[in-house]
Amino acid sequence: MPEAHSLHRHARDQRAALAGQVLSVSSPQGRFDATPFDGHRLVDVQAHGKHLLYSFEQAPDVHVHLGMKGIFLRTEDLSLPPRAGTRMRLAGETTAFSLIAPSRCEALDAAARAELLASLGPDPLREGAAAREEAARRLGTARGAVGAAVLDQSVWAGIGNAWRAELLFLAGIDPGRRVDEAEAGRVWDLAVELLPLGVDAGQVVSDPTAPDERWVYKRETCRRCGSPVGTRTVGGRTAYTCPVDQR
DNA sequence: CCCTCATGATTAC
DNA sequence: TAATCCTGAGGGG
Repeated sequence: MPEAHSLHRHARDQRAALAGQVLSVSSPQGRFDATPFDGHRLVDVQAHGKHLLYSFEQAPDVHVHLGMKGIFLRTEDLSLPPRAGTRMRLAGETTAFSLIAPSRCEALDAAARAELLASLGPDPLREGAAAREEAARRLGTARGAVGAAVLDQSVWAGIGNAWRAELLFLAGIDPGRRVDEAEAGRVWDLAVELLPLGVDAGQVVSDPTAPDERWVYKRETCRRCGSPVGTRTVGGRTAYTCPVDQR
């Protein structure tokens, strides 16, 4: 489930399990050069939108992006051999994480790190309410459909297709139209409220009283009014909308 | 067993 | 807009 809440949760888990420790870093698959990091101390793991950045002592950063297919497997049994397709394995004193099928896993020097961060818009899980004005300006002035703009990581960092569907539903906004800055600010407020719940729950939470439910995402009918949920492509992804509750 | 699709993003056309 | 990456889940046969 690689939207922002998942990446922030991975960062939190891995920081708790590994930060401050000297790690054994390897690439059983062989497609990642682990030698600059093996035997180095992990200083921190941070999520920026959907990107993970690992900082090490005396080494560059590691940049991981899960794409749509990437997963982490966790084990407390350090003697367990990692599966052959593991791109990167991070092993600490008691815990190891195996990274499978990421879209990116690479060393990042300081300049590349700065370039990556500069390319990202505000992240509701990092800047939160403090970035409301900037977030509203970016989304409210974006050209084209709001449903495409909100997935653009240079506008807001971290929103994916599931959050798009649920946040725009809750805001009563059809993804195919534009929004002004006032509406954009209200969508940001919803993101700032709900994404942290998603970090804790490990899934998209769009109704705190029913964390396993969705309003429209991948549903046949609207959970609020029962209307048939419409699907169409917006911004290159399937958008799920209620024709009654979103205008 | 085979096929399709997916919570993503880049690249090429 | 389409192909690509090339895993995993789910459905049909």
